[in-house]
Amino acid sequence: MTGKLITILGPTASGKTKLASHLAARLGDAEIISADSRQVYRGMDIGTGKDLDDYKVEGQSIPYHLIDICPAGEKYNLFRYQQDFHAAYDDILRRHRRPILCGGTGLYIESVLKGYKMEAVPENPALREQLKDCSLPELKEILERYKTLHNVTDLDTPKRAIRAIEIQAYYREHGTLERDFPSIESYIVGINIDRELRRRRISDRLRHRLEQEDMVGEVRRLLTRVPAEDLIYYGLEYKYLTLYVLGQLSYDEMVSRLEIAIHQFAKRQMTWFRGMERRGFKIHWTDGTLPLDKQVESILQETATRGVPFSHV
RNA sequence: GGUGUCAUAGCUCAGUUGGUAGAGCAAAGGACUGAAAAUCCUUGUGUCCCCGGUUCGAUUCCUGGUGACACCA
Repeated sequence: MTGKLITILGPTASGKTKLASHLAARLGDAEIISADSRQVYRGMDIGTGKDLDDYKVEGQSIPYHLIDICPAGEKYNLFRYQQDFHAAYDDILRRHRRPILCGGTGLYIESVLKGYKMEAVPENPALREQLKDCSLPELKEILERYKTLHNVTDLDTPKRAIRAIEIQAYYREHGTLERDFPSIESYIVGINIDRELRRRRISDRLRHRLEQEDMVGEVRRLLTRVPAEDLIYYGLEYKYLTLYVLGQLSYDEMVSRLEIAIHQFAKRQMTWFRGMERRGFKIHWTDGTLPLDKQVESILQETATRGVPFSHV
């Protein structure tokens, strides 16, 4: 079953959710599938910008998926996202409603649009035992020899390297894949925002989260049940606020370093989106400073003339 | 007011025993298939504060100026 969907992407603080839910409200029968690697966690709200009020448009509640689907501290990943996305996507189509994919995690978006081949690879205790004393460089070398299916990026810990080898070993052993998601045709809208404006929005939003929304309190609460190390790995807000709460950074240092880190993150997001274009995806950029209904209107027009609107199977 | 120290990349600073200069951070570009808000790679020309002097040659030495800081009145 290959349907068509609208995808909305953009860097952080570009107003993706608002645009998606206004579009959904106009369509009347649409549901949003989030593509955000951090909003999947329950209890991580302020730091991830999980503004659930954005899903309400003029009294209408837009259904959303893949937000708050697992506890903070758990390891969510690309493989799970693919599974979860398809469950939500199929479910929406089955109910004859229209899916809108919306988020800023480029890898997640690309993986489902392209239908990355990924299988449920079980743990391999024998292999793990065999590799457990290898150093990271050794593991990288082993992985290099295995590498067949796709590139493996810089692995920073032995644990990740072992898992990567485990996956490659599995693929080698089992040959062709039993499970394969289809690629999905999508009309992709990118929210374009001038770099300076984006930076200003990020800075203002950060200040607001700290001063008005008690983001520090949220991190303190999370620290009572999630190890600091794990929170730090979530990056950005959770990393820097944890370091601050632990006393490893002064408040001012935390704010300035976090602000820089978020700006760099937004830049990396844009790099990914440009990369997608280079890889053959057509992204229809919309001016993020225009009024929402204007943007919605032009998306509707564009998709209508292109015959895109969601031909369901 | 006097004396001293400093003045070099967007920021913090290093350096040139006189031959026009380089680190960290920032910034920009890029990569990315099982933690992706992660992880990693590439990119450094700037009136070396200003005027003058010495010198073949001054950002480097000297006079003066301006500014910052410190101490003394």
